[in-house]
Amino acid sequence: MSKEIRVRFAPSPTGFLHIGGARTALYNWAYAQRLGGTFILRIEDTDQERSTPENTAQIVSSLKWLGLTWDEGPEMGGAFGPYIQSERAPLYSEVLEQLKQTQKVYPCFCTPELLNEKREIAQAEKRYTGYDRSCRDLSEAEVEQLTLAGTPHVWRLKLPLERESVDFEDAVFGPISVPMSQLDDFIILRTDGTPTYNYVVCVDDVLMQISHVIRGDDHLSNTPKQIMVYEAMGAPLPVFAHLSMILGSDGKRLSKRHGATSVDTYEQEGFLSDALFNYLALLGWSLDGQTTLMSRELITTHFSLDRISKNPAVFDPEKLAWMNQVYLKEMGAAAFVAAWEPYLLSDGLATSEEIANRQSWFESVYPLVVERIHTLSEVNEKVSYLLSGNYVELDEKSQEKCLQTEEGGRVLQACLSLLSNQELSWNTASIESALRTLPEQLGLKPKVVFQTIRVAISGNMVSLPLFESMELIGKEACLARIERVSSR
RNA sequence: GCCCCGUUCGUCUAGCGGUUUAGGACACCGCCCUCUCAAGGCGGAGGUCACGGGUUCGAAUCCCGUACGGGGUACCA
Repeated sequence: MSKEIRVRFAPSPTGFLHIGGARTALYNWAYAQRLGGTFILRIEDTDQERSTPENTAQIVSSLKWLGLTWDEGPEMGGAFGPYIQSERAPLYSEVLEQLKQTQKVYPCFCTPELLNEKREIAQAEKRYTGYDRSCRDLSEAEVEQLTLAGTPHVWRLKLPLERESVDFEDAVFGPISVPMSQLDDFIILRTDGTPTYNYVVCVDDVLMQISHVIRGDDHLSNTPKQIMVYEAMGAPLPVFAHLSMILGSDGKRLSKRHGATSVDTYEQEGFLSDALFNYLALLGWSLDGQTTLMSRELITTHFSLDRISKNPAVFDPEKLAWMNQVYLKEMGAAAFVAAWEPYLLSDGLATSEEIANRQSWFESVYPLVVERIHTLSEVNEKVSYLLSGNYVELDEKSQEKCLQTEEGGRVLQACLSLLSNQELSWNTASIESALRTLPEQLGLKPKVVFQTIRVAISGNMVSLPLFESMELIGKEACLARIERVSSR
């Protein structure tokens, strides 16, 4: 009988969804998909200072954009709610009561000042700096007296002293062993009555019956402590799988100075969900060491914890950009125009109505531009000259080099008379065959001829393919553009 | 300080003792194509598998140590 697979992603809503968090969520999601398990979203908002509902909404929206949908979570609910930590306080107290009854915890009346003092001494003497358990053996009478006197106190977990070490098998890192001498009776309830992280995360995972804890490796070192909580609760251990960090190009933790770190920024910059998904899946996991382009389908049918890498991975924006272009080239014209539309609107290059009315025109831009861009946000600057009517802004350097020359003038004149021909049907093939006669006619190299026309049409020495551009711009506008520059 | 973890081309990785002259992808270089830029095709360079010891007939692969990096060691999460 295989146990039910239940995994969770538990972000703190202290900011947008980070690339690292997205990958953690993705691995959890993929694992659940693969095994037909349940994926749970839990919001860890116990840090009331920095947590905001706006951030939660933002994280939710980024997860959805990436296609990482959950089966249980805030709003939608589920059988193990609530799914927002700040609403779970009664559960933490309930579990604590049980731990008190089973004598797994004890109150500690040491002041923070005293604790600090002891720690400093231990440090100076190079001894273990953990709590010395001085309150562990207080008699019932002493406890009662201190409590009645209203002495502030915390609650600590009573670790089994007879034990030698805490051992567990991490699904990614393999066997991990930490000597018991390195663990202390850590605090699970603060003086102010709030529970600590290492305690609540366990309570949540136990009560939500999480079978696999897949999370960042910054939690690896705390896992032994958490195992102590599981054991105190008499709960079975989940499988732990820790994921190493994602780093910036300098080998330091990925941060703002490495560029965009939040999923929502990538969305805005015009990365495709499928591309980011593919890239993130590959950042620390591999199918076979050969395959780099993988559909969600492929990933979810093959994802496994044992192929996750232990090494921290450097995030490479260039590879992501390459991958995004691959996906752009695969998406097709109609999907492209739909994805491009928001950018057209925000730059005021077109209205929704124009796009709808000239759908096929916009779609025919797709094959021209797609192999020259890596993100959707780069499209407009490449195509704006196609949408500027009779006028085109001229790049100074291009103008100087291609238009303000003796050859340039001749090319433009010849071109103008050729294109003015009423017989010429205005399409790429006809325009091309007509203009192809020019180099020989003028005794100039093709490159010189076409670069001149290109600058007249597009305003720049670099543009989308010339003849296709001319067809899309239209005869009238093209003639107007050439006339304008040749009459200078 | 102490504890835990990691270390294969610049980067992501394959590799689980012999099939490896260490494979693939991005980036890089060259050639072809070509109206520019791209895209594409073909080819190339790039790794003494962090270092030092072992174990073994044989090690990137197993063991020990060192160095470097990361994490933990909080009444942070």
